[in-house]
Amino acid sequence: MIRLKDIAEKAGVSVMTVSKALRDAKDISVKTKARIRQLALEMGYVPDAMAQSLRTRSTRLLGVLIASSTNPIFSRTLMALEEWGFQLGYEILVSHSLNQPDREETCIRRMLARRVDGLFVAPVYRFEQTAPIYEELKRQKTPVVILGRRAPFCGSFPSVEVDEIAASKGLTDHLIGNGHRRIAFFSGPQVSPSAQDRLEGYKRALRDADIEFDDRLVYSAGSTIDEGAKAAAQFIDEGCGATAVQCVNDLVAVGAGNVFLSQGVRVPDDISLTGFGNILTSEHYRVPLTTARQPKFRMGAQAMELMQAMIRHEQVKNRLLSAELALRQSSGPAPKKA
Amino acid sequence: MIRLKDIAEKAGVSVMTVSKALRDAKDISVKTKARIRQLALEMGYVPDAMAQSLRTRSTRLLGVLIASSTNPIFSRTLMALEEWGFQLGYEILVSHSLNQPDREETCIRRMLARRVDGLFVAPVYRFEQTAPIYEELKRQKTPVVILGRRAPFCGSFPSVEVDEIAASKGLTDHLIGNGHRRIAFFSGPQVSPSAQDRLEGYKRALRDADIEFDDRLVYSAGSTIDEGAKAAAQFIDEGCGATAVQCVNDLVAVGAGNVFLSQGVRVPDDISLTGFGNILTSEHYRVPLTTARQPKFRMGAQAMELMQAMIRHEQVKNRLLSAELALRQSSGPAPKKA
DNA sequence: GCGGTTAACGATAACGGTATCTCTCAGCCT
DNA sequence: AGGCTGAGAGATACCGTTATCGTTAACCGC
Repeated sequence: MIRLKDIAEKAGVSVMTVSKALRDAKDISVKTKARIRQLALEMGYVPDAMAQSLRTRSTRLLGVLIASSTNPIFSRTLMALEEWGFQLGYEILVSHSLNQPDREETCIRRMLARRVDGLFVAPVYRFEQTAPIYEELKRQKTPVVILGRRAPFCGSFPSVEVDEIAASKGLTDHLIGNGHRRIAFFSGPQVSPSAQDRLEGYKRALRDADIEFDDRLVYSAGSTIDEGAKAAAQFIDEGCGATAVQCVNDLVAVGAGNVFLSQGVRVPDDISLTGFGNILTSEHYRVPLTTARQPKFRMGAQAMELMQAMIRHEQVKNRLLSAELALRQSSGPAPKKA
Repeated sequence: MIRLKDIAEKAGVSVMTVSKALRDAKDISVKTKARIRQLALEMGYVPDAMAQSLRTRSTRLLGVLIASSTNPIFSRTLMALEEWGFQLGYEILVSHSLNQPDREETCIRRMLARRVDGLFVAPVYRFEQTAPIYEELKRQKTPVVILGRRAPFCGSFPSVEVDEIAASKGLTDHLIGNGHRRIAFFSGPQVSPSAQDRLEGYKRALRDADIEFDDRLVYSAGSTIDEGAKAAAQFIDEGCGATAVQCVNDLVAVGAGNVFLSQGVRVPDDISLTGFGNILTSEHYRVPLTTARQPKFRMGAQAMELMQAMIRHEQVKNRLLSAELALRQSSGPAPKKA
């Protein structure tokens, strides 16, 4: 591997001169710069980013910590972050927390050891009001941007969130507008503020429409296809008389839809079904799914903007993005009473 | 940020002693080690990975260069790589080539500047027999593992490939076994060896079944939903009499399926349809899609195995994984002749 | 009491760059 | 001629670690 020293020797100048020439410093003559650059090119010099970082105390490295890159929501956001980072000359270090708190902690610690210039975190949600690793992060000066909903333990960091209460309420409004009065909700993990927001949006829509909230219509699903399927089985079993099912996310809706269709429950003729997130699958699902679009790419862009501002030590404000609805065939008018 | 020096001062020992104590060197007494470790913990010492790398000439950083993390195939592989890397104490630097050769080059160069310990590359395919950046990589000693099909320009690197000829032939065999004789093929980019393999598998199956290959049945699609839709429109327009359509990948099949269904062409009653890759969407597509499973997770695991061997300077052999078929409802018996 | 071991720790110099200050002259003014 | 100026290059130290070798003192056997 070629070092500055090698170029310096060959050019008969000092290392410092080479360093400055390659970085286009203004106290090096145009002629010398040209000569040295030519030489560096010929010798195939590649500067050592590690050494540069060590001295300049800036790594141009950004950490991204997400639950899983197979989750379509995260993969879009990761893509956006990498894209903007690339433009700005940053590189991206990814880690997967797999939604495990201790793994998250390990990952964060490793990134701090790498001296990343900033850290994007999609937090692993916990019920606790505080989390030691986040306290530690706060003591550090490393800029942190929370991707998604903040929870108490990470409330003091800036974040980019989606107004999921509004979006979820929009979906419920849509169902109510279609004449549905008994609407079931397949809810997500208690621990996820985002899942709770979606439930909250649903409740608010009911309230606005003077429909009494009935907690027997709330089925605890989770966040996967399998969990959605289980909830649907229970739903059919109980025969609660709902004409619509609003799911906490698209995967749950897909799982539920599969069970409905296989049991001869027609969607949307017998049951209207909605998801949340608008993953690729929902558009092309057996019955294209009504859902809310997560502005994933915009989220990444906004997060990067926040990060840049933080790196420049500017004051930053949280961003709240709105999600629009994607009305598709899985939702329709409520069936006439039998 | 706490440095070794700070701990050394507080403990009244030399920096070297602290360094060795924390790394559990054998020429430091147990008592001293305990004392220093305790102190380091209290002070919240986090070693500087940059400085360590600089000195030890090992970064424990692995680069992953893929076209896009939103592509489900890549996101699974990335996940597998990160998972194994995590276990082995490596961190992952991701970049997106977006299938653009010059972007790929920039990304590779940046990773080399970071002195990654190894590089996983899903190449951007080109028709050229050589590519300067790959020549450069070869001159370097940095271990490189090719993810997926090798092309001439990257033929000298070890790789993990899927036997797509066999898998594709399997799909065609399946269609032939169902009585289809005129089978169309929606083909992918000429430049992609992998797409060409899939076409080749199709051809071989025809040959084995003594069906003459008819290039009027090969429609140039591409690799996206939109391109699949366009090909399907043309296919219907031409009325070539095929009873099955084998697509180069799942997205193309989804696009084609959408057009078929919207034009009243029933799947599989009128036309059998197959994809390739088994992305999440295909299982839950309007008509669940017959396809070939890409062993994405295994691919990541195998790639990491290769990488480890290369880092240890062992001789490595390419890995060839087989893909199994996922037979679903989009394919069925050929319709009786009208 | 002396050479020889060995356990425990330290001094020094890297690793490959860059920040910062200093030095050297040519060119110009007075 | 002497002094000043500034362009262009170099000297030095440092970023935070670790490789390598050296030092010290205790202990051992004879």
